[in-house]
Amino acid sequence: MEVFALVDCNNFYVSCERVFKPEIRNKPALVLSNNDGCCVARSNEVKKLGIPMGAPFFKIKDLVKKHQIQVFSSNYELYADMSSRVMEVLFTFSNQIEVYSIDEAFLNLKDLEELRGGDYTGFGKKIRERVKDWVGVPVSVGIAPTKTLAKIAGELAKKNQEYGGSFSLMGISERELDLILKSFEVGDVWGIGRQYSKKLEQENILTAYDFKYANPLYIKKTLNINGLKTQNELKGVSCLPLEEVKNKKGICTSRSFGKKVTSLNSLQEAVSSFVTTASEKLRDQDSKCYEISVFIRTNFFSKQDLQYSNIASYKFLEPTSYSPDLIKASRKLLKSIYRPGYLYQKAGVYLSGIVNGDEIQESLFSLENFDFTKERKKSLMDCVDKLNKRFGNQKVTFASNNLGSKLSVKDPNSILNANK
DNA sequence: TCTGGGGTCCTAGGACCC
DNA sequence: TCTGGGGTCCTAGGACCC
Repeated sequence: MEVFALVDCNNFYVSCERVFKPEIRNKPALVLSNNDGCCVARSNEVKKLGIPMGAPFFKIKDLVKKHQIQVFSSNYELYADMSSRVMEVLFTFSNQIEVYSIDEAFLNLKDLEELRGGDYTGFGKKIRERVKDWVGVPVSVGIAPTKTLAKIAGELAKKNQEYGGSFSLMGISERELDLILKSFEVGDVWGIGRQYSKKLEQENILTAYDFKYANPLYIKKTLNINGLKTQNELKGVSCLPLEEVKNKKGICTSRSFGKKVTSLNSLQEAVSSFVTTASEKLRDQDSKCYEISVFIRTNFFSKQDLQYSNIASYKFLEPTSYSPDLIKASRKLLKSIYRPGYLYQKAGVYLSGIVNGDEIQESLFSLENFDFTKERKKSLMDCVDKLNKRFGNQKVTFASNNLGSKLSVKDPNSILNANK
């Protein structure tokens, strides 16, 4: 039988902020998205006030003032750094780890010597304590024979304080498990979202238990093959293996602008810098891409503005990760979709057709085969990446990127104060 | 005034091939 | 009058996740 642990950081972004600001450890706090648009992380106190995930900041300002909630702009460099520290601690428990997201990881515990005795809950507590001691971030641990059940165990560990942050479904009877599944809403099961829940409710499938015993043919028809896998996982049959190495198959970098943008020039600066960031991510995983897409759009939420959105793509003959080539392509694409007279609110780039750097089919017609261009491009990018890693993001960059003008505004507190 | 930014996978349908 | 039967590949769209 398989044994999976899900380790999930509690209120991750808020917890990261709290590590360095002890004075807010017991105070309500939240973290905002880019441009301070909406709320992306909430402390338990904030959750209790009924502020939902994703709430637009301007809608909750009154609550923020009333309850003196501490508000932070997001600091993704900090969160990424804290995340890798947490993952390092997890590697001290098992070397088979799937880093599922910035604040979550699955561990395979099947072959661990120290679990022969079967004290899974105790093991989960040990993980929790070590992460708390070494990094300072609180986590919940759920342990079960499938990943889907481990997610449920993790939820229970988080919600029931008396469990001490760790809960195991290993070795419990079918009846006990079913009792738990009956109290779990179907929409809270991993892999079942809003649209599917709606459909399932019409068939009177309301809980994880209902879903577990529903007609598999219906499930397959309505939710496709993945729904069937989820159902089997609830039955204790592991269908979703641990995926240790995950290279991205698409890389997207996009932003909303703090103020509306109208000129092609400003858009071009923004898009160039997105390409720079995206191609760094690409080189970081030693990949190249065959295709680049650029998209722009106006503000969907604005009723009075004229609406426009468009996307254009370009395919390379040979895959590349060379920033100047990608920037050049992006400029052409942007030009082809840009229309004057609109107030642009967001733009982005998407790199796809991603392949490993070492399994590349070379084009018969490539001029680069005849000289040293390839090596020179590679060493130039290596050098740029190294400098940026050492001295900070985009210290060395491309002239097309926006150097002086800033398109975004920061510091949510200034917005709050401006309202007083 | 002010509404995030990433990703994954599956399926249906059309184009095209012999 | 009668108009095949396989395939593959690509794309768009829709669901999901954090």
